[in-house]
Amino acid sequence: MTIGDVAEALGVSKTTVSRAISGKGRIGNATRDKVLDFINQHNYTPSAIAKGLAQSKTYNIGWVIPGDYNSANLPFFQKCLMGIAEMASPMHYDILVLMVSENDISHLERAVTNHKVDGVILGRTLKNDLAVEYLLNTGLPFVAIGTVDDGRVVQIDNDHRSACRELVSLLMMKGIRSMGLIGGSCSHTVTEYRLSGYKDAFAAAGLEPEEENIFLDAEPGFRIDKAVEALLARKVQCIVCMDDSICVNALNKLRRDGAMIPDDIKVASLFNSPQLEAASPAVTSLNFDTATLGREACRILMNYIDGKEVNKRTLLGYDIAIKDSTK
Amino acid sequence: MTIGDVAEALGVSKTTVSRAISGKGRIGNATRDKVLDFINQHNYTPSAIAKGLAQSKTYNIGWVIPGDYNSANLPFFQKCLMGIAEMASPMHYDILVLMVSENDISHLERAVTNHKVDGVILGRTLKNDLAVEYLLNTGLPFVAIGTVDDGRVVQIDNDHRSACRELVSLLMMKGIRSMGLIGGSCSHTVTEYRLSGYKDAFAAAGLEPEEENIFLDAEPGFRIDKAVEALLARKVQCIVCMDDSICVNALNKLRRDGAMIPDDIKVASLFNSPQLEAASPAVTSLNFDTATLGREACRILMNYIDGKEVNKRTLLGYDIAIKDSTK
DNA sequence: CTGAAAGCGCTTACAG
DNA sequence: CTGAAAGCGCTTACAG
Repeated sequence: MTIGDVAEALGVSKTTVSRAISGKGRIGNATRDKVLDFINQHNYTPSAIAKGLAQSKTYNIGWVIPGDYNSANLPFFQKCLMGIAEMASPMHYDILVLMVSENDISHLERAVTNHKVDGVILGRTLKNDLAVEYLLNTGLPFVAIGTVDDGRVVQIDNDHRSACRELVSLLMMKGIRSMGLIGGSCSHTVTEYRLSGYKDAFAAAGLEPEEENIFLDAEPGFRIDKAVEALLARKVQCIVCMDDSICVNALNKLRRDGAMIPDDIKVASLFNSPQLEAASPAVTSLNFDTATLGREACRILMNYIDGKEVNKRTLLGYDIAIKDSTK
Repeated sequence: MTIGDVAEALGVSKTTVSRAISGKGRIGNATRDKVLDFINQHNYTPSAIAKGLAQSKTYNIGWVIPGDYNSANLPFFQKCLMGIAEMASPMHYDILVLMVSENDISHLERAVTNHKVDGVILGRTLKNDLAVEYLLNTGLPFVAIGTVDDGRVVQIDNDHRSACRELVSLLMMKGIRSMGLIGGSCSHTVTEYRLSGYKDAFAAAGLEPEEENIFLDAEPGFRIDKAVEALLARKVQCIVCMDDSICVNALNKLRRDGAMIPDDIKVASLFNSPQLEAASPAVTSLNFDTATLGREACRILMNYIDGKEVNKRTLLGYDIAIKDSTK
């Protein structure tokens, strides 16, 4: 059934039917109700695609995430997506998943050039981000989840730097001085901000972090194991992991090596996850409300698409959950 | 730039440009090359949405997953999605994520009635599945990942029943007789098949499983903890968990209770995940190739959409990884 | 308050 | 081998 069928059945014009549905333009109450009743009874729903063509809109937003299994599988992206969906659905937007890698954004490019999305949300940001660069060129509305050192990009992030500084400072107040840090890829901007926060805390205490205690680009598996071994050998009092995935990895390794937490060594994570809470002992970590992050990112994008003025930069909070792993 | 601009610039008709791009219809080689060269140089890309309207197609497929965080976050869905994307991309299809719950499929309904998808892949199947019922009524092509007791639905699944039977039989050959089983929601069809496999193994050994050792509908957290406690009290030799999420939960609980694996009690999982492999000790589990499952589901859907004949039922294999947790 | 008509950017019989 | 024209199912100035 098309809008034409409805118009014909009711003896009105397509224009009128369109107005009744969209609520735009002047239309008599009686006429509107007649149309609305009819389409409800015959449960007619307009074709989003035809509507899209007429309005040059798609009612889709692109959700860009890393396409490698280790990253895509992070709870972070799932939870973020749920927040986005929660915001997008009532606005009648759907979500197109676009998987990219650090050096291949063809999937994103195709969706954009084929006019399949009205806007894009970037799930994370990189140091030299092809996606950011590309989207900036197209002029398509997009918001980056993460921090980008470019005033032109609309971005939203949790305040990772302050959060890390605060957690590390807290650990220091417990008397911890030698603190290992295991972090992810240096090409991710968040890695940089977390590292800065860690250093900020040392600076605030008038101390200098030891470079030998810092392990970055620590991929899951072998490299994390090596980092843990090294830190164990250096007899650090605590290991701080940049995210939950690294932390789970480190916990497994510590367990295999027979290190007892928190007696032999303490552990903390700069990102939360249900798993870390359920671990035994539960792991001290920074907590971020990822669903809200997604929701807000989406809200901003919707406004952006609608041509409203949006804040270039939004910074969301955090809190710290002290658990037994740092007792 | 539109197809009209290209036509004008080249002094040919829109028809000709369309044919050069689509490869359909007769067209001279010289003309085709001229058009193709031009659009490459000016990197013109046709609007998928206009194309869609003309062809009554969207080049989108719907990917239906549970919308609650615990389920959506399962590595299974992520990996499946990666397989789907791998197959869909080269066919120029994009993926629309549709989150539903057991009693609310409105998101799916909207995408379908608004004509935003050409077909749908169901990420899992339930006992009385609203989505299956709904899609059957619409007549839209869809394939269910999972097992549905309805000859009309195109479905694909791993052979969970045989796999479970084989793993349990293997454990029995190691002399294990008292075997706990902790499983997920009874509304999921896979729970039923796994249970059947477990019972098959007992039957094959001429034994009867003890009902007191079977805990179903064990949600993460409290209920799994309770099940583990009960099984510990019953002094079973082994706990079999229906999936990786349950297993991680159970491992945490066992650890908290000071039970040593495999000496005090053995543990096995009916679904694999990297975490279970990295655990210490590594956990014996059934291994399924989830990416292939997604890829094949997508391949079938593409054929279905194209009007080709497709198998109603596809059954994929599995293998068994014996690790230290059952030594 | 309502409608005829043009337009969104493609595809595809049909005719030549 | 190529093109004019109708059509996909909507929206939206413009006119009344």
